[in-house]
Amino acid sequence: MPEGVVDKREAILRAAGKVFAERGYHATGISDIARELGAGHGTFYRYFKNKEDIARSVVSRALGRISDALSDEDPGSAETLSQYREQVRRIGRKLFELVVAEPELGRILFYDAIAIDRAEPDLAGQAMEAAAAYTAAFIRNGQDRGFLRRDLDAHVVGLAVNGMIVTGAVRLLHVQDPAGMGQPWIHTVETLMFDGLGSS
Amino acid sequence: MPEGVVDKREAILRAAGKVFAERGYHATGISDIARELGAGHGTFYRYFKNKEDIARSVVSRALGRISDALSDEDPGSAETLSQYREQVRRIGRKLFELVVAEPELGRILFYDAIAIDRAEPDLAGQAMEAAAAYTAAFIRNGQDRGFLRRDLDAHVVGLAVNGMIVTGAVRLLHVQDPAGMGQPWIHTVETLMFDGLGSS
Amino acid sequence: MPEGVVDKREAILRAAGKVFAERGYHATGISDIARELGAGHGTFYRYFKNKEDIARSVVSRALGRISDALSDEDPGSAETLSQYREQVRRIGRKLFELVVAEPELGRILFYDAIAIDRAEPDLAGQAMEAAAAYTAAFIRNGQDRGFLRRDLDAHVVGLAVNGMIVTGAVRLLHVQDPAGMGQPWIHTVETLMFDGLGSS
Amino acid sequence: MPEGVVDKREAILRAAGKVFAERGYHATGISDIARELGAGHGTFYRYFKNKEDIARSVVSRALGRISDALSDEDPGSAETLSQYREQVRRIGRKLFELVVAEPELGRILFYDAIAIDRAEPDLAGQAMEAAAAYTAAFIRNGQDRGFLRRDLDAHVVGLAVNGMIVTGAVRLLHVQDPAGMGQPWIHTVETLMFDGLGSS
DNA sequence: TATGAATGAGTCTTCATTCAT
DNA sequence: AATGAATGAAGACTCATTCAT
Repeated sequence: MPEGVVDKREAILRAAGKVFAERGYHATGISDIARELGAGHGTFYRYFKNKEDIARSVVSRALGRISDALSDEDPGSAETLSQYREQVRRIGRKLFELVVAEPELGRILFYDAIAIDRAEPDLAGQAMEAAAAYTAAFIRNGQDRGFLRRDLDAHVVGLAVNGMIVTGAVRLLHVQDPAGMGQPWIHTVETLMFDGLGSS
Repeated sequence: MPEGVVDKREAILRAAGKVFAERGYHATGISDIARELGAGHGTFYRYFKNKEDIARSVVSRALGRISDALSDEDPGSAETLSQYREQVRRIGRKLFELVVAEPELGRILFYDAIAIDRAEPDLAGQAMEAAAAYTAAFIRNGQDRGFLRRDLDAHVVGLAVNGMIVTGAVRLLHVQDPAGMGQPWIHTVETLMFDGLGSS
Repeated sequence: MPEGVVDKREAILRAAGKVFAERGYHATGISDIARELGAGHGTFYRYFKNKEDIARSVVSRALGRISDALSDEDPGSAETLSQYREQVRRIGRKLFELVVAEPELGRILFYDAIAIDRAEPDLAGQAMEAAAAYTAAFIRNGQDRGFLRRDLDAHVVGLAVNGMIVTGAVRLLHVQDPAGMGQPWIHTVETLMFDGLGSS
Repeated sequence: MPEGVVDKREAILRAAGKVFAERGYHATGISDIARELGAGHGTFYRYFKNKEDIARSVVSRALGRISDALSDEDPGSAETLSQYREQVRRIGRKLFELVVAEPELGRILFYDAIAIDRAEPDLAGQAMEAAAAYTAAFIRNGQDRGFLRRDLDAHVVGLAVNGMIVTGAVRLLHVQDPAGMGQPWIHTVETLMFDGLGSS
């Protein structure tokens, strides 16, 4: 694929992501994206099949951003409980910073991905599964190494933990002071994961 | 408000909820709801301002169903940690059974509520806040009575815990055997809340 | 079907026929028909599936007009050659008068019917076949009764004779003095059919 | 005009004719022709003004093919009725073989020529006139030489005869066994022209 | 009160044409 | 001369909403 084509596709996805995040998938017209990009709207159809194709590509791109941000984190690297705790904190901070820096990502993944046609393939559902599998790999590593309890299904734990994270990310999009939200939130998740709520 | 009017409103909301859950908010036409209800579509406009008004009412009604299911659970009733654990399990089972029995509720709250026009008031966000406040009340009760740790913000804990629950409910809508999902899921949430993942 | 619905369909077909005849199928926009009818263009889609559906219905209606004009002519009624000659003249005059009175019919059948989507069912081709079969029935009657030669395939004769008639009708749409064209044209077709071109 | 330019024009017309015949004028995109030709679609606009110009040129080229096929037939050559009969049969066979060999020609002339924008100059109508004038010249020759009846307008006869021929050619495009259609068809036209339908 | 025919604003999508390279 | 990326006018079609009955 020639360089120019990739650039144009990228530019379209960036513009589309911005507008989808602002107005939402259904409220966004092709012409809105065209205006944002400063191009004729016929141009989109040279790079994408239709509006839904653009939207799905925007979501995929956003998922890629998340995935890139965590590419350094190897699910099998932690050897002790405290190493894993540290890893959880680090991942939490990375995700947190990513969403604070680009709230668009959150809006695209948590709002628009769900609003795109409820047909297969279910982009949001698939992404949630993939994310759970990733998190589960960490849990399974801990179970294999003996520092995490074995009586829980790693995949279910993965889903539950991700559920907390996603909820935090969504909340981030609505609070007055997103940056100040990070510390308490990460601390809460970490405490729930490793200590539980019981006193002392 | 006369009795008949309430009945008709209810009937419309029931029909609309069914169709929204099946097809999604944007893919649903007023005429689809009319067909489901067996009434002319002009009728809706005697009871609701517009399509969005119907959708918001459907979501509110669904929230009411959840709230009703938990009306017996008093956030201030648990006096000990083990009483609260038992209460958490009970609430978990209730929610679980509700969504298994009426998957519509899940689809309306987790998919359609988000797809409704991204304008204020943000129905989904408000609902999440309300739910978090409710859960936080339980946490605060435990903190006040001394059986839950005090170093966490009760509201943040409420959000995190609800995040796990919502994720489970969403997953329920997609698995082959929803009924079999309950036990492991509730157990996982309970363990995370009270014991943490550490081994022994 | 209620009376009003039939009327509206009819009114749409009349308006559409007029505009199609004037501008041609492809050059005609739904909005042109709407303007002609004095109705909103959304209205069409309550009565017809799409633009092609309207056009096919317009053509069918035009075919019906032709067929109605000839409904009195029984292919089996002529008992002698001279009776058949008279019948041919009479049919010629009827068709001639119909197209002179409503040139729209000609334009719709000979231009628009062909321009509508080249997909099956091939409206124009089917109509030509049906017309040939009708004419062939007259020929066959003459062959059976012995006053027409038997060495020609009646269906082929039907097609050839209709070919002459259609060509005349098309020409009618373009000449300065359509009414004056009738006599020589009918005479020519009659002569070719019954006498041949040879002198004396 | 340089040689190369003529070649390229020819190549474009050949490709365009092929695609128009396959899909029809309106369903054919400039890019379809470009793909068929294996050239960029911007190229067309160096040789033709626009899509309609290409189409009109394609039709003219097709008319030229017909005209070439009959270039040997001199309207004034027949000196007797039987010579003219023989000439009619020969012309019939030539046209027949041409359309069987290149059905494209038929589709272009009988379908596409009509579908091109209904603006002046009316290509199809003009062609029909020219063809009628050509046929009429044969008739007039016979009338002048005394072997054809004089009470018919030669031009009208020309149109009528051509109408039969065109109808046969159109039919050729649709039948299962085009080659087998020739003999009966030519025989029918010949019989109608010279003998009439009357028995014995 | 209930209906559903009518409406037309709004939207996606196509494709002939242009023009910088 | 040849190309094909870019463009935007044009057009078909949908559907929430209105209102006369």
